[in-house]
This record gives sequence, C-alpha cells and structure tokens, in this order.
Amino acid sequence: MTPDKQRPLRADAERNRRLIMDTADRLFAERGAVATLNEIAREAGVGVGTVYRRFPDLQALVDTLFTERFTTFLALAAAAEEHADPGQALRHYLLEAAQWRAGDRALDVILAHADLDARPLAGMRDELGRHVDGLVERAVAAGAVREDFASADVYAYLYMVGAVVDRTHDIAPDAWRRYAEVLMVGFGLEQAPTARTSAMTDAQIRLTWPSPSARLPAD
Amino acid sequence: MTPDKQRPLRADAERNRRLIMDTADRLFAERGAVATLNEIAREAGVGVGTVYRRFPDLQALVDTLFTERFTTFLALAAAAEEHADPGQALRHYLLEAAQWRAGDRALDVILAHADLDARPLAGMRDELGRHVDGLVERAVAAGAVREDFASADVYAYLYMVGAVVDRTHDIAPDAWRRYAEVLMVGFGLEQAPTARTSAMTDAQIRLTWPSPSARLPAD
DNA sequence: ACGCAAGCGGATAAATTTATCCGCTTAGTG
DNA sequence: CACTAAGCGGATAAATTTATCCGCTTGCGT
Repeated sequence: MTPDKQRPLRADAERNRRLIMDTADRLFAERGAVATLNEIAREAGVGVGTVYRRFPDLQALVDTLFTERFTTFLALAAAAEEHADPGQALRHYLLEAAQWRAGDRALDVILAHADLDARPLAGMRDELGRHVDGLVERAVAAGAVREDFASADVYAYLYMVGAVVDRTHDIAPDAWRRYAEVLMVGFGLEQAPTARTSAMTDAQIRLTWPSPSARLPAD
Repeated sequence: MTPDKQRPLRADAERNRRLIMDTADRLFAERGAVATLNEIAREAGVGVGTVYRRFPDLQALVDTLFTERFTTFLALAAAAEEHADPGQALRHYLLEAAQWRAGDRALDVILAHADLDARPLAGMRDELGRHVDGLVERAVAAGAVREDFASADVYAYLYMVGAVVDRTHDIAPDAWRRYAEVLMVGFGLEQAPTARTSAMTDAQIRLTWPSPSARLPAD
C-alpha cells in the first residue's frame, strides 16, 4: 500500500489552484459552455503549465468543481431531513435543490461534463442516494405523496426543473418555480394549484428556442 | 430581385445529398453527439468536397435535418386540432409531441445545434406557435385545464419531457410517460393520478447520472 | 453519341485544440 | 541568510478539426 500522504500545496500553488477554479467557473458561467484549459490559463493570468500541472485535463477540473458543489447539495438533503413532517421535508428538499440548481450559472455546464463514476464523486452520489431514499420513504409512509412515488422521481424532477432552468436563466430567472409547483401537484405532494409564479410570455418563450446566440451569450 | 429559381439537382447529386443526410442522422443517433462533416463524408463513402458543396458547414446540415423533422411536428399539432373536445385535443397533442420526441434518437443532438432563427425554420416556428396558441386557448376556454395555463407551459412541458427522454433513451424508453402524466395532472389536464408507467428502479436511475460513457455510447 | 455544365473526390492548407518540457524563480525550512 | 524542493511560465510539438481547390468523371439535353 503506497502511503499517498500528500502534503499540502505550497501557499502560492494553492492560491493559483483556487484562482484557476474560480476563473473556470466564471468562464463557464459567462459563455454557457466549457472553455479550454489554455483559455482558462490566459484569463487567470497564469501559465498553461500551471494549469496542466494541477489539472491533467478538463475532466479533472470539471470533476473538482463539481465535487465542491456537491458538498452543498448533500448538505441540503441532510438539512431537509430535519423537518419533523415527512411531507414538509420532501417538499423543502425539492424546492431547495431546485433553487440551488437555478442559482448557479456554471452548474449546467459542469453537470454536462462531470463524471459521477469518478472517485470522490461516486461516494457522494451514493450518500445522496441514501438521503433521498430516506426522504422518499418517510413521505410515502406518511401518505404525503402518491403512494407509488419513488426515489427515481426525485431525480427526474431535478432533470426536468434543470431543463427549464437552463433555458430560462437569463430570460425569466424564476420561471422554474412554476414547474416545480406543477410537478409537486402532479406527484400529489401539494393539493392546490396556487400558481404562485405565472407563465412566461410569448416573447420570453421565443428566446428559449434553440439558437446559436443562446449558446454563446456575452462576448 | 434575383430570381433564385434553382433548378433541381442532378440525379446523382440528389442521391448523395440524401445519403449524407441519412448518414449524419445515423451517426448523431449512434454517438449522441454531432460528428464532423469529414467523418460523415467518410462514413457515407463520398468525398469531403461533396459534403461541403451541399452543406457549407455543420450548422447548415443540422438545420436541414431539423427542417425535415419539424414538418412532422407541425402535422401533429394540426392533427390534434381535429378533436372536437378541446381538452382531448390538448392532451392528445402533448402526448403525441412527447412521443415524437422520444422516438427519434438523433433529435436531441439536432435540437442542441439547430438555429430556429434561421430561414425556413423561423417560419415553421411561428406556424407552430399559432397551432399551440389555438389548442391552449380552446382548452382554457373549455375549462379543461388550469385557467392560468399558457402556451409557454406547452414548451416548458416539452423541455421537461425532453430532459427525461434524453437521459432514458437507452435505459427505460417509456419512462417519459410517467412524467408526461405527472405534468398533465399538475396542469389540471387530467384528474386521476393513475400511474400507468411505474418509476425507474435505482439501478436505472444510476445510469442516468452524468458520465462520459453516457455521452459516447456504442463504439 | 456528343458536348459540356454539373458534380465528384480527396490531397492538402489553415486554424484550433491539447499537452509537454525545461530553464528560471521562489516559498519555506533550518 | 542560504539552500533546495516545489512551482512557474510559455515556447512549441502533436493531434484534431475545418475548409478549399482543382483535375477528372458523368448525367443528360440535343
């Protein structure tokens, strides 16, 4: 067993590492697409070598960025479990998770390139799975949701809300709330269709259609 | 005004054009991502020049492929309007549209690269808009759906079902039906949560998480 | 069956992306 | 302070992608 007791990075190296991650993050958010490691280096004001030394390729950088975020995401699930009422707990989680998804501009890019089977991510995925299973089991047992509601529905919900978020970021930042509500009603988690958020206008929807300009935003 | 009366292509050229389009389609479907024009040429067994002569760049090819498909999509909307019952008409359209989305493996790739503002596509988009507006107005007037239901909700529905479809193509080809139903219930378009399609298993959901292998499928 | 506009193929140029190597600099220990 | 392991930068090589050009071939109207 090789003792991979890797000592901490030198202060300047750690500083650069952070700078590279923050720059990548900003770049991903600004353009809605990944940037090359060379671009990130230029933008961060460090040499390419410095980037490649720390992140062998784009995948490594993306996975690192995602690992950091995933920690927050896990915390949300843990926090939701605090609720005494199982229905509230699940509702709360679904709303917080969607909000997290909506509040992070770089996240869709990162998700599109992450590798959940890669090392520390796989463990976090499994831990998340346990939290979600718990939330779902309790809510179903309490009759707070359709009796056939399953963990898979939570992930599907996130995929669906994510799809709306990705297309409405810049157009109607709160549009996702309407569909989060619709889904919860559909899942029997909420009774009244209260329509807290109204539908997008035709002009707004128009902007969500596929177009190259929607893919390379600021310049 | 230049009379761009472009005479039909020579028979062999037309044949090649079709071959290129079909090959691109197949490649997109197989790999879940766009291929380069040179790859398409090689796979189709024609010279690169032949491809570039007909399609100046990838965008042109994608837009052409999408235009063809969009015709089908418009026909669905027109057919749905036949229903005497406005609720049935809308329900029927939502289901048919989702099914169309689910039944075409190359479609998500094409959608991700299409340019709806480009010429004949813009006109088709507007025509679709008129059909959808009609379906929605009639359904709302008849009280078959939530009174605040809007055209934007139809597009959002498609984005959401599309998100599920894209991740479950190869894993559970019918999974989207469950969420189409959930959304319809949430929109007040259907009363009973009948759960015709059950949720995916944990193992299936696992396969929908982001991973590079999910992006380059067969090899 | 002739003639030629239209079409074809694919070598190759240009641009972009990806990644390495190595001489110079510096943080941090003693 | 001095020494050295760790880190830095960026020129440049390798791989990939994108696109053009032009000599040869062929469909098809007469």
